[in-house]
Amino acid sequence: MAGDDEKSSVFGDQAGSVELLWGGRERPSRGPKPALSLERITRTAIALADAGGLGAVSMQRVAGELDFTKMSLYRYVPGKSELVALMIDMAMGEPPAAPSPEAAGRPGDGGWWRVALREWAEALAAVYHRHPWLLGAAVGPRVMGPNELGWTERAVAALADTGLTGGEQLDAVVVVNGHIRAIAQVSASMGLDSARAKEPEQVMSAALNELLVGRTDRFPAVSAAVASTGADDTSRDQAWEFGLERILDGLEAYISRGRRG
Amino acid sequence: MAGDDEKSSVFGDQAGSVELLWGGRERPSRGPKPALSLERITRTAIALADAGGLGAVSMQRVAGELDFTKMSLYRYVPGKSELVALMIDMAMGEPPAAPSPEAAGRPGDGGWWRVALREWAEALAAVYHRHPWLLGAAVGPRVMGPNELGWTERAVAALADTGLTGGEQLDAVVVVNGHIRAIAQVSASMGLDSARAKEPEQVMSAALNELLVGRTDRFPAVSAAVASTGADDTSRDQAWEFGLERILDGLEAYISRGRRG
DNA sequence: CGAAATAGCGTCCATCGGATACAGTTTCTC
DNA sequence: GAGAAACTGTATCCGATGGACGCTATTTCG
Repeated sequence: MAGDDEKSSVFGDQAGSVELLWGGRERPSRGPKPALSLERITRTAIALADAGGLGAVSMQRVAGELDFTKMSLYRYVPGKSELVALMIDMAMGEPPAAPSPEAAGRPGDGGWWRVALREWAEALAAVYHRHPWLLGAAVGPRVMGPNELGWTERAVAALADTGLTGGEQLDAVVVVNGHIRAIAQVSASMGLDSARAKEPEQVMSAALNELLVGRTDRFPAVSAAVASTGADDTSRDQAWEFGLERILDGLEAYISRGRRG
Repeated sequence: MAGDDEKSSVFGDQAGSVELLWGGRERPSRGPKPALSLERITRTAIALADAGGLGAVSMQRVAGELDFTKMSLYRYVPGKSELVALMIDMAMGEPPAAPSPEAAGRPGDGGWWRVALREWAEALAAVYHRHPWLLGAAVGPRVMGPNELGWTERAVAALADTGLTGGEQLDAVVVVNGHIRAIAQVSASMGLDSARAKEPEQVMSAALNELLVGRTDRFPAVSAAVASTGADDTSRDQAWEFGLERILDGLEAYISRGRRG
């Protein structure tokens, strides 16, 4: 029968990733000592990805960077997808510590959970800013690593005492996470263009403007919106702040009204 | 000087995509008539991607599907990235028509913009459901195609009369779009696993459960949340509905309070 | 002291995106 | 009409990629 592993699992193709990410494989006793380590390989791959994107990560280059041959890496990693999974989890790193319970802020700020979730979101955005390739690496069917699950744990923990259902807590984390990724997506589109690292807002407007010139009749609403932003000063991270505030407002309203409706 | 094209542009590497997506290149008069067409090539590539993901799209396979050689495609498309750009825009398709102004719903539903934005979101989610590879294709620096900009136009138009700033309108669209993509991301992780297409919520819980077994002490909040959802019935698209409602609530509150705060 | 298990390497392969050069076809100009 | 010019499709070639396989050297256990 198919899938006759030790125990049946929902992780069909990704058993290797699960083992690498979660199983601390003990060193076998016999045989030569390994000269490399998963950690060193992964760290090198991350450095390559940070410098040149995910496309710059190949087995050859990683091995070359370590002064080893390509095939030697396969003694440590079953394949490239598993290496990418390790890269993702290592690049995520440890989630930030939860803020102290006294950091509840002024009444009307929404309580401790809102402060905690905002700090969490900012830290996660910083991770995406440090490793833009994470956006492209984390698509498709994946298995969560310990660090990634640790991030989720922190966010869910922030919402544990809000009265939200367990499912609602998870759903809320998905929303906030989605916003972080969406903004990081837009921001990442800019940095690679050139050295003139303008604000994301401005570059997006510039790109839109160039497309819209002579086509304002076809896209009147976007044209009007872009034209109006061109005038006043668009403060940094405006989209980030606006979206996060709207999401947190929506959550706060739902929480404070006792989850009805 | 660098970038000495006809006119300076913010689209450095993607001039080819811009021309293909936006410029209707007229057929040259001399020479044999092309046997293929951009439209046919793109449609074939989309079919391959729908069937086997973005990885199943190679020049060879697209050409083979059309009974042509690989290199003949390069008479129509400068490179693969441009083909992917065309695929994205064609797969997006035309945005849905805006709902009639009478569809404002009952007072308290938030007005016409909320209905329009919800319909827009549902249509966009359907697109991602039809073409899951869009999630992976639309990462990194990209140039918007006409259809994609058309979708944005519709969403911004829905918010045009809300009193929101132009920038706020664009930011709001980013938030909703981010949520759609986040949910599609989770949903896409499921379908490929096997034929047993459970609800996304359940599969996510199953995957989490398998990781959490024996580790509930390390991830107490997630464990508790998952355990509580395992009991009661998780209705379909719960995460989708929850997140969208929270976002729209947040927008509505901001709009109805006159954009203060 | 073998025997077993492991680590790194060399070789080979299919496939990928793409450059280049070339033969056949259509149309414009003289 | 007769080039010449422009264009289409193709054949060949290249470097790079992920990965399979087998070999040799090393370490440890019986």
